[in-house]
Formats: sequence, C-alpha cells, structure tokens
Amino acid sequence: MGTPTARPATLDDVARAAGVSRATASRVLGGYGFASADARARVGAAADRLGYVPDVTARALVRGAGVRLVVAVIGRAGTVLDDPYVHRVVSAASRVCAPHGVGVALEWLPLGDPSGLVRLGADRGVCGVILVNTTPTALAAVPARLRGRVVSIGTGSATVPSFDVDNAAGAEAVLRHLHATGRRRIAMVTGPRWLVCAERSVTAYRGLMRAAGLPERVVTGDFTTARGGRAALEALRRWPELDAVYAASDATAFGVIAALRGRGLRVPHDVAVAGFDDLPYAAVSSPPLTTATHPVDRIAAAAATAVLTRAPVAPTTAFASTLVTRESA
Amino acid sequence: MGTPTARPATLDDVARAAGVSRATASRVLGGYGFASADARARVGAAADRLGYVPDVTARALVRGAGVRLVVAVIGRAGTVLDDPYVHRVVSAASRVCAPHGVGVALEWLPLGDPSGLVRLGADRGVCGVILVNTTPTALAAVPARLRGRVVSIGTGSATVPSFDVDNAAGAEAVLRHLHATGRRRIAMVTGPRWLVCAERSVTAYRGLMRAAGLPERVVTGDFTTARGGRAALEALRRWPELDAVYAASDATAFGVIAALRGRGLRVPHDVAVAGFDDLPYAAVSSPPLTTATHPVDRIAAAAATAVLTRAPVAPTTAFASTLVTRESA
DNA sequence: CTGAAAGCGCTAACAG
DNA sequence: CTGTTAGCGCTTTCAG
Repeated sequence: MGTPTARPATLDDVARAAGVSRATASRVLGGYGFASADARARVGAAADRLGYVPDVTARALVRGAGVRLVVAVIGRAGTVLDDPYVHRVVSAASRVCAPHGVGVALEWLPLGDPSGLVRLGADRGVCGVILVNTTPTALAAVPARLRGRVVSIGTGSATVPSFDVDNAAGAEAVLRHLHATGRRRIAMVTGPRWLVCAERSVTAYRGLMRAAGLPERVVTGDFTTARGGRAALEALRRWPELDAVYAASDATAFGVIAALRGRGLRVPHDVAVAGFDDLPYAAVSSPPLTTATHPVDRIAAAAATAVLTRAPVAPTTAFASTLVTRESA
Repeated sequence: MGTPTARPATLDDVARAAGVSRATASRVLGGYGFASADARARVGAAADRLGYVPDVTARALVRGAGVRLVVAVIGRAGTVLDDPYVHRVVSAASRVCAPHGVGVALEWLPLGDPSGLVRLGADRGVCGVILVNTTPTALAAVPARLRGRVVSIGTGSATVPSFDVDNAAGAEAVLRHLHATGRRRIAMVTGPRWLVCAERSVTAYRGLMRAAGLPERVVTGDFTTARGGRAALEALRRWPELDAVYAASDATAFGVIAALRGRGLRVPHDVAVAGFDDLPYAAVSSPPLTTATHPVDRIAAAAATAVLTRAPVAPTTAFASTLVTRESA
C-alpha cells in the first residue's frame, strides 16, 4: 500500500529508494535483461513499499503499443451492440485486458461500410481489434497496419485468425435430438443471412433434413427475440403442421416460444423448440430451454489473449458445442 | 484517409505539412488558445489529408489524464459482472468514452473488501471510476486521489456524486397499479438487502402496504432469475393465498413467473407479477412483463460524462422511472 | 551487470 | 497570434 503520497510513485522514486538507476529498476520490474540478485531484491522491496504501479500510458507510449482493445461488431444497425452475446464478449475481453492495464471499447461497424477499420488502424491508442460477426467485406477492409493485431470471432481470413464455436456440430447435435425424440416437421429460424458463420448451421440443417428425407423449412431471423417471434408466426402460417422449431439463437427461441404460446400452442407438447447459445437465462426460462452451448467467454478470452500477446496463433481455433437438453424439446 | 504511410501521421507531420510549428498545430487541433483563420485552415487541411488521429496515449501522458474508465461493481461474487444491468452500464459508458479515446474496464469489488479502490487510485492509467451497487463501506474507501473522478450509480456521498433512478417512485407506480387492478395480497421479492439504493423500493413497498392496511410480505432476492424463482416458492409456502408479486428487478420477475407456472399458477390470472427495469426482453417475454423503466443507459452516460469532463455536478441526479403496463399484471 | 542519454507524441508555459 | 522550450514516465540502445 505504501505511504499515501499525494502522487503515485514513479519508477524514478523506486529507483532512488532502491539506490539504483532507473534503467536497472525498469529491467527488474519489466522482467527483461539481467540484474544482480541484490538489485532485484532491493528494487522489488522498494516497489511494493511505495505501492508502485507502472504507468501503462507511458509504457504504451514508448512501446507504441496502444492502450485499448476495440471490440468491433458488424451489423445492420447500431443496436447490435445491445446483444447479450456482445456483452459476454466484452466482459471476457475486459477480464483478460485488465491485468495489462488495457481498456475495452465497443464499436459498431455498419454492415457494408467497414471504413471504420481504417480509422482504427490510424489510431495509435488502439492496441488491437476483435471483430465480431465478421463478413468477407470487413475482412478485406482490414488495413495492413492492423495486421497481427486483429482477430475474428466468426470467420477469418489469411491475415485474420478466427476463433469460433463449431456451429455445424452444435446444430447437428440439437437436430439429432429433435429427430430422436420423434419430431419430423422441423423448421429452422436462422440468424442474419449475411453472416457467414451463421450459415454453417443452416447448411447443417439442410444437410440433415435431406439425409433424413424430411422437408426443409427455413425462415430468416436475425438473432433477436422480436424477430424470432415474427419468424415463428410466419413459419406457422406456411407450415401449420409444424412439430418443432430449431432457432439459431436462444434469444430467437424465446421469441418463438412466446409467439407459439400466443397462438395457443403448448411447448414442447405441440411444438418442441430448441435454441443455440445456452444463455444463463435458458436454464430458468419457462419452459427451460433445450439448446447447445456456445462458450463465448472462452472464445473471447482466447481472442483477446491472442491480440494482447501477439503470439502466433493457428488460423482457426474451433470451440466445441455440446447439447443441453431441458424441457422445451 | 490519406496516403497509407507505414506509420500513422504525428502532430509533427501535420505541422510540417501545414508550415506551422507543432504548438500551433496542437492549439488548432485541440481547440484551445488562439490561431489565425489562415493557420486554422492550413492545419485542418493537412490533418485530414494525412488522416491524422491524435495519439490519446501521448496526450494522456502529458496531461496525467489516464486512459481507461473503470466500472467497478460491488457484489458478493464475481458473477455480478454477468448481470445484464452491468452490461448496459458498460455499453453506455463505452459509447461516451470512445470519442475521447478512453477504454472501459470492468472490475469486481468484493462486498466488504473495497481495497481494490486503493489500487485504482494508484494506477495512473485510470482516468476515473464508476461505482455500481455502492455500499457505505465502498464509499468510505474511496481514496483521496480519486476525488472528483469517481461517481456512483446508486447512493453517493459528500465526495462521490450519485446518479440513480428514482427507485421509490418507480416502486410506487407499480404497486399502485397492482392495487388499482384489485390485488390485495401482494408480496415483494427484494434485491440484495445490503444494497442501500435497493432498500428504497422496500421502504416504498412497506409504506404503501401499511397505508392501504394490507399485510407486508417480504422475501429476499438478489436480482437474479434463479433466486427469484426460489423466492417465489418461499412466498407461496408462507402465503399460499398470494395474488400478486412485485419483484425488484425484471430478471427476478422472470424467475418468479417460471416458478409460479411450475406450480400450476397462471400469470396474471391467478397471480399478477410485476418487475422493475424494463429490460428489452420484458416486452417480448411470455407473458409480456409489466414493469417500471430504469433508464440505465442515460444514467450511465451521464455518469461517464461527469467523470470524463470533470465538470462539477450536483451531489445527486435522479432519473425518473415510469410504469409500463403489459400483460403480466 | 549497470548507468547515462535519447527519445515515444503531445501539451503548456513563456517569450517573442 | 506564433514559435521555443521543457517535460509527462517509461524503455532501450550504448558505453562503461
């Protein structure tokens, strides 16, 4: 804790107190280069007696490192930033960044106009970017300056490593469960169609339906609850005999359930509903939601770590998704 | 956009290109001091031709300003950080901070051990702190160094300005609605009892019940859905004749509804349920939730603005809460 | 193994 | 109104 000086201790204070030069103190505290055991001990003692906290700002300045990590979310409207999925990414990223003295910034990149990325590249305050809901257009717009400091949660590219859940496997697990429990008239409410990584579960759905000789029934959603409700109504209109709905996100599934109930249908008795994400709320909703896990926190933490450490990473890191059966299906 | 140089343009580059000194360029770009219209024009032109983005790091260093805003949430466990309420605060704060090049960090302050605040005070990277779920203990632990850079979303103190929703009025609006629609056996599921600002709605509940000659029925919750469900069960056990539940948060209300339904009770037919917060999901849940608004975004934006601008603010800023009647009550 | 010295990019007195 | 001059706190060659 140290003496509560008016002003936080600087490296100079520590060096002086330890009787060494600033350079030596810096080496000891930073962990680089060599220092005698003696110097190491004296500097260490002085540092925590004075309650020394290195100034990330100064450090970032001299190293040209930048001081905030931007979570850039691509979407049609700025409201994407309100998605619980985004929140989880931010939380996890923040947790990883905190020890580095790095803050997080949340930014919306309009779908189709990724020019914001150029600005981010020109901003020395930005230490890296996590792209969320990545599109090919956005990937192509990543400026050279950002190379090695950008990762994607979703699809990646040659220069942007990808961290993503195994959508296809998750979708398959859910759909197999639906099939195994006797459902045969299964509709799917998708995510936004422009979202490449979300299309993987649509592909999985189509493949599985075809393989089982069942009709394909796809309605477009956008991951939101409101749209999920409207999609369910549309599905019901087109295929009144529906006995199951697979929603591409839990939020969507909640909207589907509400709409179905509004039509007097019982879930899961008349229509089974399953989601994807395993939000905390899924466990306690009524009925509790059958879904597949989406380990966003681990994904985001890995992504943040990759940009912070700049360590080389595989072009693609996939995270497993597992089925969670509850009552809705 | 500018020529894509290998390295972002610096103030020096701009000054040189405009044929003025760095100081002049700084004055123009920073908006302080005086500059001739001519200089102003030339610097402006040079800046955007070069795609100049000021380096917040350097600026923060010289001004001793710090470069990230910490949202410090007090709670029993680190899981408080997962609360949607916290997410809304972070989003709103981030939106306000972005133009300043300031990032946001999310931090958990264990209830009863606010020593983390001391560390934040010693960290030059921290430009300010927004306290969430404030306790008197935490308020007392705010180090002098942080004075003027800390605000509270919740209760405040002589040195910590408060930004908060008018809990009491919101609670009253909801309870009056319950009463007006004929409910007389109304229980309340509270927030955490250590949370001073949440007690205001309990006080309002007690006052109103007493005034109406109705029995007071209070069960402790903690704002979470899971706990809301358990609380509802407890309430049902103690007062089986219940005809309404007022939950201190929407999340709690969702848990209550699920639990009630699990017991075969219909909402709102048998038991009316109302919440507090007006989460986006409240509008589409089944049934849609009657609740009172909690303008977290405006509150958090005001709080963030206050710490960022360091402008003097009133010791307390209250934000109105209004009733939203839907189907659950 | 350690210290002196040179900046990182910017702002802020202070003279012109 | 504008340029010169000092730094902010830290890392990092480069000589001892």
